[in-house]
Amino acid sequence: MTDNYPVEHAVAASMADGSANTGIIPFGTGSELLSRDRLDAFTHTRLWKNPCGFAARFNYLALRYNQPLYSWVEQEFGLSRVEFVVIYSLALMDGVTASEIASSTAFPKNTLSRAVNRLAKLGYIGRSTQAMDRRMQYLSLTPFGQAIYDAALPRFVAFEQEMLAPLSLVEQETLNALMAKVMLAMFAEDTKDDSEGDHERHPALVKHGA
Amino acid sequence: MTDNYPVEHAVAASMADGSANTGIIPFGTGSELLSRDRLDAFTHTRLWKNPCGFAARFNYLALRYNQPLYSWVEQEFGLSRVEFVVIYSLALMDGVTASEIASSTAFPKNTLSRAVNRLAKLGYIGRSTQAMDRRMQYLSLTPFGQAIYDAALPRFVAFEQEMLAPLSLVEQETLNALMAKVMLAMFAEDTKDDSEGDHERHPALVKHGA
DNA sequence: AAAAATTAGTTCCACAAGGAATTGACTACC
DNA sequence: GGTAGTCAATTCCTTGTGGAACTAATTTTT
Repeated sequence: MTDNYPVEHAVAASMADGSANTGIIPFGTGSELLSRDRLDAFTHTRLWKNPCGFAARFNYLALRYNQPLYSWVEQEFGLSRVEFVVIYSLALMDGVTASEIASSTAFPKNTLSRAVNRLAKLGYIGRSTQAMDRRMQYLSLTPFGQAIYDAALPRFVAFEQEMLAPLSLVEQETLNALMAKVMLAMFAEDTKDDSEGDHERHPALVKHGA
Repeated sequence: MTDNYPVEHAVAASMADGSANTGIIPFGTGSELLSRDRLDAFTHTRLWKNPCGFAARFNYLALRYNQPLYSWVEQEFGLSRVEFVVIYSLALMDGVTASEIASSTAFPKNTLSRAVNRLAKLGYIGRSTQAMDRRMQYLSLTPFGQAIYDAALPRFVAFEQEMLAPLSLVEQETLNALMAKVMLAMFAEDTKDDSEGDHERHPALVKHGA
């Protein structure tokens, strides 16, 4: 299924000699490879001939999903990615605080502080502190903020569906279930690690690394 | 399977009234929700009660994979993410050029230029131009660069396997196949769009957005 | 064959990101 | 019940990012 790509194999074969150290590259002797082909060949190698191919692939998926959507948000609403993430988060769960969004999404909290300030100044969100703990401020969407979410959401949903369209509904469910299985194991790992936690970074992150 | 999470439901239920506009949040009346529970509840909502849940989930996976690994690379080798991506790319396919990496990975080309310059200065990569087209410089790993890759790769592979460990081999294959199906459709879309291309951004990107 | 357009890489510059220290509010300890 | 430790949010400041303009090499157009 992934082998309908003769160009890349030719390239790989043509580089199987010791050209790496000499700096002499066996390209260009003939111009049989256009630059577009070279690019495709490299992308193909990155995604399919990669010892961490799985990681490369879902990175690629995430990139291909986010990049167009967030650049559209930027143009359409003048909001940065973090800023829109705040709006989106509040639409999902009203009353969440800045540091909760920070911890959950791994944006640094000062970045979030700026985003929250700007959104509040623009009138898209409101803050409210409560007597019980006056440190944290519960955020909520104003009607203006809600309107932005309402205007943006359809495109996000449509794009996701467009991406998943090549899969049948059963396949989509399978994909979701498998990803869920991976993620639930991650969560289990997280809570297990808490008993011996040392680091002081994002609670939702790190854990495995260093 | 995803419903063993009573806290989140309680939260959602307690916010089903019109508190968004008033700014009054129904928390804090009792302290039954610890902040950790709130965070987990929000993360849970983000991932499972999200109209773009699939996107949210693979974004989360990508984040959870990249963040620890690249911060380890930073500490261990003093290389930024882009810089390591260059090394990794050359290990995968020697002789690739800076702009090919840029197009394929969606890093801006000036960022890549800087990364390449630094790596060359550090002696990790070599450049070579060819008479045929003296604009582009073919990059290749030096033994030092290769050594870094060799030192880093096992951790990347191990971490990927650790992540996939909760799945059986068959499940891993299924997951890969489904993701492959999605991505191949993307590629097909890309080449199809070329016949009417207008935009001038990364050729491997955009397309769907704006 | 000269002029216009395209492409690889670099440089410039304004701005945003994020680490680290700070303030204000709360909690735990002894 | 006072002091040390923690936590949410902000501010400071350095660095890196990435858009845009630029140079040099090559291709295409007419």
